[in-house]
Amino acid sequence: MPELPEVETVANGLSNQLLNKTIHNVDVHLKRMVHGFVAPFKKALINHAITNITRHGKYLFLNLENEKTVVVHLRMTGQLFFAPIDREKDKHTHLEFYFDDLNEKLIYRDIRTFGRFTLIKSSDFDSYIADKKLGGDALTISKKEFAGSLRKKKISLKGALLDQSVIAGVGNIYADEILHKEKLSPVTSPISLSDEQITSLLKSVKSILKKAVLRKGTTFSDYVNSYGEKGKFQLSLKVYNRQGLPCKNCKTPIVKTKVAGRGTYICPSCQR
DNA sequence: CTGTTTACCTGGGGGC
DNA sequence: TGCCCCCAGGTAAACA
Repeated sequence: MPELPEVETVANGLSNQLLNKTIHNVDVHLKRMVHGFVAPFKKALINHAITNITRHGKYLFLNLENEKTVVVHLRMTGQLFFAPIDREKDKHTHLEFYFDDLNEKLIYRDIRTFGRFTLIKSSDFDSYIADKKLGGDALTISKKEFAGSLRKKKISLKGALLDQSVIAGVGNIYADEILHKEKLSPVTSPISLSDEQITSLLKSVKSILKKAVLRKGTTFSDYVNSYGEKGKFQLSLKVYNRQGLPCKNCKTPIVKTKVAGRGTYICPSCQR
């Protein structure tokens, strides 16, 4: 499932191939993947170049020369990757983008169709982030902002890490990995954390996400980067999806529970 | 206002 | 073989 490292990997791949390339056509096979009307969406894209590509949390921003920005969210099963121009679309291929001076097309494929493409004015970036109630990006958020919003939450620590208004970019897989590294129970109350614990927690958030970016993300079923390749961080996971297997610290079998409505993996010995 | 639950979707897996 | 049910989890909307 795409979280910050997966979206970052896609953004890097797209940047490598699309900067200053002009879109010459867009096929929208499934209209509801596009927020709002398709006609103005296509009109804003066609014959315009992509000037830069950025990311905030799990959102991807394709900025165009005409002061418009395409916001992409991959949600659960979205895939954005390059393929040969003559590749035939399958039933999960919902958008296709064609570019001048590029011998491949960009495909958006999404089995569960939760993803979304939204057109905004580039100048509305800040208000878009505010509307979505996104906190600071997990790789760059300050200790002060993180601690401030975390301590307001009267929910479980895992729930707070998953709350995009507290910190943007952490999802279910990395939340479990972060809590395991910090030896914290997912049901810890955020209010009970000491200043030192929050400092250490944020350090782990950033170090685990950065490590996952270096491994080009985590693939369980659907995630691929812009080259259609799977990630490699699943090989480095310490708890997620490892129920019954020995904890890599203490050999205690990993247990699967439910916290904040999500499947949650913990070492019952390390994470008290 | 905050926090909780449900809906959105499809495919895969278990039970029978 | 196939049907039924449940589960996966990011976000938005409905609800308490």
